[in-house]
Amino acid sequence: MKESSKLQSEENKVSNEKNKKRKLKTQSQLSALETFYDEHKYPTEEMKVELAEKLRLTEKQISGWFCHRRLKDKRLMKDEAVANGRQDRSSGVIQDRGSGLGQDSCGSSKHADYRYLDAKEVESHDFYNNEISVADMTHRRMNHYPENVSVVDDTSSESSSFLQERAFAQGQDPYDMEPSRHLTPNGALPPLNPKGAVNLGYKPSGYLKVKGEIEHAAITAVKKQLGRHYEEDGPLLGIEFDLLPPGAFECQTEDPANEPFCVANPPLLNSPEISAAKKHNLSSRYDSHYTKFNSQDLHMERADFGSLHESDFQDKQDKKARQNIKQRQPYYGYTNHVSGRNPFPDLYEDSTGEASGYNSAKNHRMSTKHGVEGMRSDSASNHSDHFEEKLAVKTKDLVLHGYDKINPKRIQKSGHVKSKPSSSIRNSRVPIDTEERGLSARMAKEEMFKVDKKAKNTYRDVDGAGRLSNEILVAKRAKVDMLQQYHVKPSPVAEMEKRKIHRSAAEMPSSFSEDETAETSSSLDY
DNA sequence: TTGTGTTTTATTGCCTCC
DNA sequence: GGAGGCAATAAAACACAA
Repeated sequence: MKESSKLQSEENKVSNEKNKKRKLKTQSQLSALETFYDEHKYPTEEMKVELAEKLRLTEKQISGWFCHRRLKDKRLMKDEAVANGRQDRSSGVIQDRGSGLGQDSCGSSKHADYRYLDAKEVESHDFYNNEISVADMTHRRMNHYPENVSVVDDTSSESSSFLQERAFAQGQDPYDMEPSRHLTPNGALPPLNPKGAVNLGYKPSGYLKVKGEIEHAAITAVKKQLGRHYEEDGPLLGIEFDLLPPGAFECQTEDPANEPFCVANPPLLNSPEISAAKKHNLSSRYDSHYTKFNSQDLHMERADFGSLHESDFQDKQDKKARQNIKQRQPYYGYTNHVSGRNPFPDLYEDSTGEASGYNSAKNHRMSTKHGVEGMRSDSASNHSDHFEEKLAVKTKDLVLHGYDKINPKRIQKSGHVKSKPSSSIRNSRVPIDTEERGLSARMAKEEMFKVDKKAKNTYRDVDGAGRLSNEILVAKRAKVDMLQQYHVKPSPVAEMEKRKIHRSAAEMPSSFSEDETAETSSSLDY
């Protein structure tokens, strides 16, 4: 009897232990973690401790969470890369452009090469393979960072929008830089980063090699036609052409349904490089996304955002949205946090925050698992400036001051983190204009180039490596400003670019359109 | 309501770097 | 050898369709 009761209590104990076994993190914790993760992909021990304290978790949990989070990122991007790889084979467009660096994981299984870059750079490598990521991230950034950049990006942290940063840095390569590199006088490919041993002399192999030779010929032909106009500091391509009436290129067809690309048209897609190169992919990928989210869900979200966590309406909509998202979720999920929204929603509000954050378990899932919501909120978040401002302040205080402020010391201590090639790579590459290439706004480009240069000069080596990220920061800020500008005022330049394409298609036999054709036809060949 | 699939969390072992 | 990270695995929590 005694034995049995003892046993029972032990069982209860065990069951209690079992109940404890796996505890879901609260919405607020997740938000904070996500935000922090966005800023510090590899937090130092102190950061972990602090975060653990703030979130009332154990350091172990924090470490584990970050570890899993990274794995998740990796996995998602891998999946995405695989998916895109398939698309590339069918569309035959992008891959070789990105192949300058990214082919390994896709073409051959030279995993070892990653090691030379950095084990942690695998993700960024994935970006190379992941052509959608570049534009996607760009678009995401444009859509979701405008208000938040000043906050989230204001951190001179290790990763400061780690993925985005690299994504953009890399984004330039597949679409613009590589062709330019083709034009390098001596024919050698300049290193993309100082570390760049891996990159140096890299050459596509197999499918990409053959394909690259064909397509690069076409691309190079176009480049040659464009001549210096295509160069970084060259004049605007578009200035050659007469301006068309406003809206002339807003949509080629009256029927948006038949022109998903146009409907879905994110600002960046005005970029000829990308639009030409990615049309297939983007149209297939974005149309569903943008047609669904930019229109209907966007409105929904606007409505939702103000009342973050209540209303049956939202609940229903969330469910609906969740279903819509489901197929896309794997990719977007990991950047939900990127929005830079309040990292510690309840931590610094009050306990109700937790309640509100966790108000609905559904919402919890919604906002974490299907991060799209949050992101899209940001894309439409001009309507919630106050809210964003409040969050910004808090985020700034916590993420920036709470951690980054102490970073130099800590980073110093955790040399491991600092010494990561990812930093050097990023630092070395970011200053080169990155996403502005995607913008194809030459005017903006020039301006931003100046800003970047200035930023470089101003912030370089102020404080060692820890401060290098400031360089990124400033450059990013400048870029973001431009992005904002670009985003808000869509597009005289973009239209010019578009016109350029169309005009090219009409007037020049070997032009972007031909390039496209070449790509398309080449895609048929493989 | 239940079965199934997905996501998240926790654990463990291995590897690399210092 | 220790620390940190990655990958594999198991299990809990959750979502969703039948």
